[in-house]
Amino acid sequence: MSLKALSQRLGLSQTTISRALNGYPEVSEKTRLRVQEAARELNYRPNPHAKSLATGRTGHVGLILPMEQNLLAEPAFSEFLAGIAQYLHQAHMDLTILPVDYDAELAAYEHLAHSGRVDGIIISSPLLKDERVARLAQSDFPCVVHGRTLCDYPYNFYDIDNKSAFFKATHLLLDLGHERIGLVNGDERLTFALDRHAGYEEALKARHIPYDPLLVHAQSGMREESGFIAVSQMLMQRPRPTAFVVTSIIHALGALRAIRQHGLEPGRDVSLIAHDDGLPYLAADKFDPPLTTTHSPIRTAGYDIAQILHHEIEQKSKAKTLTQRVLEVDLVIRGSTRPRRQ
Amino acid sequence: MSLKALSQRLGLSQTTISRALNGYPEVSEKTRLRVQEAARELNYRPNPHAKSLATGRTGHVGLILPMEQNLLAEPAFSEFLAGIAQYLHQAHMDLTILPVDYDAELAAYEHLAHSGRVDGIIISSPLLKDERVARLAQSDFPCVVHGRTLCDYPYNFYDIDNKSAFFKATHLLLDLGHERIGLVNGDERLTFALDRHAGYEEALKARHIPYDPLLVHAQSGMREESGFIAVSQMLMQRPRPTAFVVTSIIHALGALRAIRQHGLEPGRDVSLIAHDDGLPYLAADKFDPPLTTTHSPIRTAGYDIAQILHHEIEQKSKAKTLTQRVLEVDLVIRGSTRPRRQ
DNA sequence: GGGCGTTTTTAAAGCGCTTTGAATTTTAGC
DNA sequence: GCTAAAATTCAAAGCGCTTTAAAAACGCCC
Repeated sequence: MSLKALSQRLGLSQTTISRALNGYPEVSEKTRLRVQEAARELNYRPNPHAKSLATGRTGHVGLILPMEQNLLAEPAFSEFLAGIAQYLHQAHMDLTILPVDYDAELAAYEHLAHSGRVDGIIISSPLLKDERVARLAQSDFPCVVHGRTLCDYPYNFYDIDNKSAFFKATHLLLDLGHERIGLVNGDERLTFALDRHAGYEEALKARHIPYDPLLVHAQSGMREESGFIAVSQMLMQRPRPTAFVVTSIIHALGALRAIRQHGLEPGRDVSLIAHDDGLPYLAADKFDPPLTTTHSPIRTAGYDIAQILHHEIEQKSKAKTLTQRVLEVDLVIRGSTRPRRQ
Repeated sequence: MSLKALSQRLGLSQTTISRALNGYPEVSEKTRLRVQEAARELNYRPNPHAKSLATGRTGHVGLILPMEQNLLAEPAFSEFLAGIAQYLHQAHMDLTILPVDYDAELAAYEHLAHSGRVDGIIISSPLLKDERVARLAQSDFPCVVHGRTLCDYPYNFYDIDNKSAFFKATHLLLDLGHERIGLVNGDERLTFALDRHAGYEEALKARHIPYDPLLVHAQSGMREESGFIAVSQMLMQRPRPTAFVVTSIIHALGALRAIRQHGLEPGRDVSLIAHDDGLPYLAADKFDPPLTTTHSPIRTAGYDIAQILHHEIEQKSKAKTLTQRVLEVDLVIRGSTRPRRQ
């Protein structure tokens, strides 16, 4: 059932049908109803390619997936995806995953934008100085970055305040009397990890506690085992660290395992704070002991970013807006943090 | 840079350019080279919508994502996705996530297929009697199901032998002398869970061990806490179960926590087998104790399914093939299973 | 060098929609 | 009842590609 067929059946021009269905005002209400009725009846669905060809719009949002990074293996990433999907669903759009080679020539990224496969792009996990982001974000193609880069040109981003989060976490531990505090961080080529590191370091500095590089492990890959190894190693030091800040709930699992394996009791002997992205299958409050966390549901981030991008797309032709949002992160205090035992 | 522009610049017809670029034989090698050269030079990229409109093909594969099911929150699902993306990447195709309402009218599903947004569809986590699958799979639209349904029409599917896997697991525990074996299963409205249940039950039957419904918990949602609760409850029974088979590595986390909280030592006092989808961030062999598992990397499933679908798409016009594959699952024996203590 | 079969190239007709600019009908004003 | 303005409707062009059917160029032979 094509427009043409429908128009013939109704004895109207294609123009009128098209307008009636797309809500243009220059169609009488009577005709519009008649057309809508018939369209439903005959199960007419406009061909999306024809539509795209004519309008240049696709109704698809693209998410760049650098294959080498294996982002989909990051548990938090699919929560992020879920948030995006959730928004797009209600906006009647689709999500297109664009697997690319991380170091494909820059032209490939630019082409991605202007190929018309998608109306807008979400960039996730940018590197510190991400030339790809630079190019894409500077072009006038709708584009939102999850996280930030170290670049100074204006671009749309959405990030949580990682620095402040880890500052707060470290600060809490210091308040509880801990002085040797281990940091189990993520891949420090990524901005979020650097920010967390900075927050940690700044909190120490504020209390004039010397920064000890031996107390910092930066792992790439969010694995239980990474947490286990990092914490195990640090627990072998003397004086022993009495508290840890770890970068994910998955790391926290490993951390707990390490702590127990050392014959220590988490909470009582060793305090622990984890960043919690809100993974539904690993609830921090259900841990034993319940975990103190810096908490920021990454699903919400996905949802919000999709929304921002959607607006950006709608605005495309109009005045260029700039959306830069940094979310404050909650510190949720539970049983895994206690005063240092003397 | 459009075909037209390119053709004018080269003094050739659009037809020739198109053919040269798409590898048709009716173009002299000399011309082809000249055209390819120019195309590269001028950075010509065919407009995908125009192409789709003309050919009816998109180079996109669709993955139906029933929103209510919240599949993306399942840790194994994103591994599955990763496998799909991996294959599609090297086949130069894109993955389009199609968020739908689970109980959208059937027409919506059919439309999805014939709308032309995608060349083929992957259906994941089908229900037992999934009318959607029935319709989609019966139509001649390229389509592969991950898992099976209880329907008797022919359709393409790819599944692991869940029944045999859980049969083996249970069998091993029986061999080790365990008789009261708990089963922590997934959502039994889904086929994979039913199959696992059947395997468990059959193994018991083969040994004439009576089936006790109190030893079976079927949870929807793959959560650490589900595993914890199920195992905790069962451990309160007397006589106490001495072994568990659980449906995921996430459940295993909860199971371990429950076992320890009961003052028991996993492996020594209580044996445990988990199904392992191969989540990279939770490696079964790194558990304490290392977990005995039924192991089948779900990423591979995604990869294979994408490949099957790809072939299906290529074959579309030709003879209809039917691909039905059921993968055998390995039983990997590690430290969490030991002979029952008297 | 004309004729014939190949090889190579081309013009033009779609694919199914949107949108411009013109034509038609309706309404309102006097 | 007539006219100008407003409200509707329409025909046709265009989006950028593929593909069919026809034309042109080429190579070979006698």
